Amino acid sequence: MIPKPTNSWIEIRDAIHANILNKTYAAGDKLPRDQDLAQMLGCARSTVQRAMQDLSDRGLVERRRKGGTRIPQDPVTRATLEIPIIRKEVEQKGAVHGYQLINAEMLETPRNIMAGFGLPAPITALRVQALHLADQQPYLLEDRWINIQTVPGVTQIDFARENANEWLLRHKPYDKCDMRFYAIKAGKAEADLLAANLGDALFVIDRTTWINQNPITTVKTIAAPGYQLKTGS
Amino acid sequence: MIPKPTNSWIEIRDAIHANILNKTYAAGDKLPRDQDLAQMLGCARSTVQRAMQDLSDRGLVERRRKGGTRIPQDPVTRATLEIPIIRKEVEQKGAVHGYQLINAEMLETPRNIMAGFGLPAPITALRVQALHLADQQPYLLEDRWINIQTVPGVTQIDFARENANEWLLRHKPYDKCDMRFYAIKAGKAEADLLAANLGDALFVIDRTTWINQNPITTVKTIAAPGYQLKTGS
DNA sequence: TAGTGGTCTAGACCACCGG
DNA sequence: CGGTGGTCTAGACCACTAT
Repeated sequence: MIPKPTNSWIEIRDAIHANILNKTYAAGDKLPRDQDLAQMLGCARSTVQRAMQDLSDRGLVERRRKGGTRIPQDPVTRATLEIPIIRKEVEQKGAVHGYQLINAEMLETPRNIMAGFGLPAPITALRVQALHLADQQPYLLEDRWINIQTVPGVTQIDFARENANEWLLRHKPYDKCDMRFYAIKAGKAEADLLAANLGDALFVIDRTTWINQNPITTVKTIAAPGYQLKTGS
Repeated sequence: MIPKPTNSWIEIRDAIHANILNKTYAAGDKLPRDQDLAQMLGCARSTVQRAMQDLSDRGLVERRRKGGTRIPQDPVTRATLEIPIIRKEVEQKGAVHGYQLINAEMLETPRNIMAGFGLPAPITALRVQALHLADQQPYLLEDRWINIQTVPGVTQIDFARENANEWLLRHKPYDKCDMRFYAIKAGKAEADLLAANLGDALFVIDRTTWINQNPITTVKTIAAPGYQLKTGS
């Protein structure tokens, strides 16, 4: 009688992972079929499948029907970023969140916004500029364009009182989100609003969200000097 | 809801997702038990489980034993970044990758590197500084510290010929990786090496990798002006 | 076309945790 | 304690794709 070890998919995953780390399975190698691995490890095939799903999600193995499971030649580092509501981010640092509306008006979308939205011609959209504070200090500058065709009710909202970041996330869920990260030099406007010096290097996040292929909003968030974005794992 | 003819977990997931998007299930709401959902949708419980696993991974629902499945009050945006080998990144842009070693020497770790490695006292480590090129133009500046206790063989490598980024990823797999992203002003050294102007805003990625709790390497990569990091989804 | 991973099912038991 | 999600199993069929 074979002693039955506890076979959780995590143990199976770690066993396979260990064999990758110690080069038993090296880059380019093909692993045994799931069925054979299951027999070797004394578990069901679906347990191997569950373990492989995790390894595959992390980019540690590549799986193909008929092609089998292989160790990729060039490992890709995958990092998951969790970007909370700005108020929560501030509060998590133990600070008090504040919010100031700078400007809100209807405007024709300039070319770069049209491009982000994937529009062929300009439309009239709601532009909302606002400042987020942490303990009274400038924290994040938000320059947002909202598509009033996708979010018709938005024109009734008083963004002097309601935080646009939060209102949209709560009332307008999205099913697609593009993000990009880069650095800019602080111009006069950013320097004034963020209490930074002219020419300071600022961290920027551009984000565009969509629902059913329709653009909802595109926002450029410029962080005050010293801001760092970190991975959760 | 009438039982559907084909029940893939993706359809089940999308059905539930649709109910979240159209507010049938709103923030704070509790969803039916998996078993009930399975009966309502005419599939097995494990199919609902698979769908929920995906929704949970994306942060669209929160699941707790006994507590049931709920829609989180404050949605968190999750983004997955895929960071390939630098050479591949350059080649994917259709450019030719180049590499130049700037400096490699054994040094005592300064305080900030000790902190990144979680070391109480300084150690002697290998510092490698190198420049990556795209079509002969400066692309990325790499300032790396390698723990020679974790990677003993590394002292034999000629990093004038071997690219440190690639050599480590190929020969020293890791099981933990911390990353942070921020912006800096180009000093004289960075400006010279990256063909940037003094004071330009530069995008920086700090990365530290570990194996079995032992630090392998910590690297600061400074990108040339104009660099943007984008999400895959 | 045949081999391999992906999925679905039904049932059972376990682990966590709210009441 | 009991209810709920998490997992494991065994078997079947499907979908993709390498050969």
